[in-house]
Amino acid sequence: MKIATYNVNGVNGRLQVLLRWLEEARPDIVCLQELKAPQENFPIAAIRAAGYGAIWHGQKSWNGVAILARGTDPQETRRGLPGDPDDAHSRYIEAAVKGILIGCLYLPNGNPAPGPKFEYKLRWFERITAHAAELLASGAPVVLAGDYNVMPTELDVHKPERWLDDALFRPEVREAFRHLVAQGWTDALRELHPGERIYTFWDYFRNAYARDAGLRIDHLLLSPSIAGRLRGANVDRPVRGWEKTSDHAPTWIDLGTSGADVGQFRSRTTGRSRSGE
DNA sequence: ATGACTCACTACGTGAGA
Repeated sequence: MKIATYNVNGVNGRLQVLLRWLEEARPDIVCLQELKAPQENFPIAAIRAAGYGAIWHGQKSWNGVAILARGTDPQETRRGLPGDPDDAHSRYIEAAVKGILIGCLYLPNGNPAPGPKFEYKLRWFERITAHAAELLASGAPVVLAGDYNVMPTELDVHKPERWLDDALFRPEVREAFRHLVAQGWTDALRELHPGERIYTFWDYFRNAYARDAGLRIDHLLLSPSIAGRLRGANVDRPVRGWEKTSDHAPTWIDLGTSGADVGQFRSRTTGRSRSGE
């Protein structure tokens, strides 16, 4: 079971890239962010033709999130993050898919910091943390996947010293991410690749992808009830090199059928897990 | 310190992204 998160940076402008990646990587579940499309302009026909059911929450020009499921329709459980009825941004959608509760999130960027946008980011972090605690308390198998707009540690950023005052790396934001994870979540990529430099985003500027001047800001957090099924996790880096591509690359995990047979499954799935690169 | 790039929009500049 392959679950991916992908900030597409415009789902219509990026449709050919998205469809090619879906066909090559064949993820079972996909969380998309930055649709940059109003509700009625989501390319549902093309996504259905590719074999995926979908739910989405659009918004004109900015934001927008979606959950795709291969061969089935996600069963929506929530649209919008609780805690602020005045928040009009489309940044959270949640669904039950294939026995897993999937939260798809697009956390605010927060720049410039300090300022109202940074305050909004910190408040949004408090709200997702409160909601995440409720999800954990339910005991359900949960994956919280998306663009968190946070580099959790210095290992997750090409030149940490240049990002110290940035809203993606300021101490308050890293602390907020630590606080969230400390509830009991597993940062899947870091769990399987401790100490390794892994990026999920490369700026369009300054030839950043060719120089590998990236950031790790797209994350998949696993609840304890599903963390034992983690078999693989990685980034489909080559997608970032395609024509007309997003500045993010698809980031994914591979889950086994249960947590009881780790060794048996790891040896069987490793090759398949890496075939998408 | 700045800008480089890319997107969408009552567009031929602007705001936002990270």
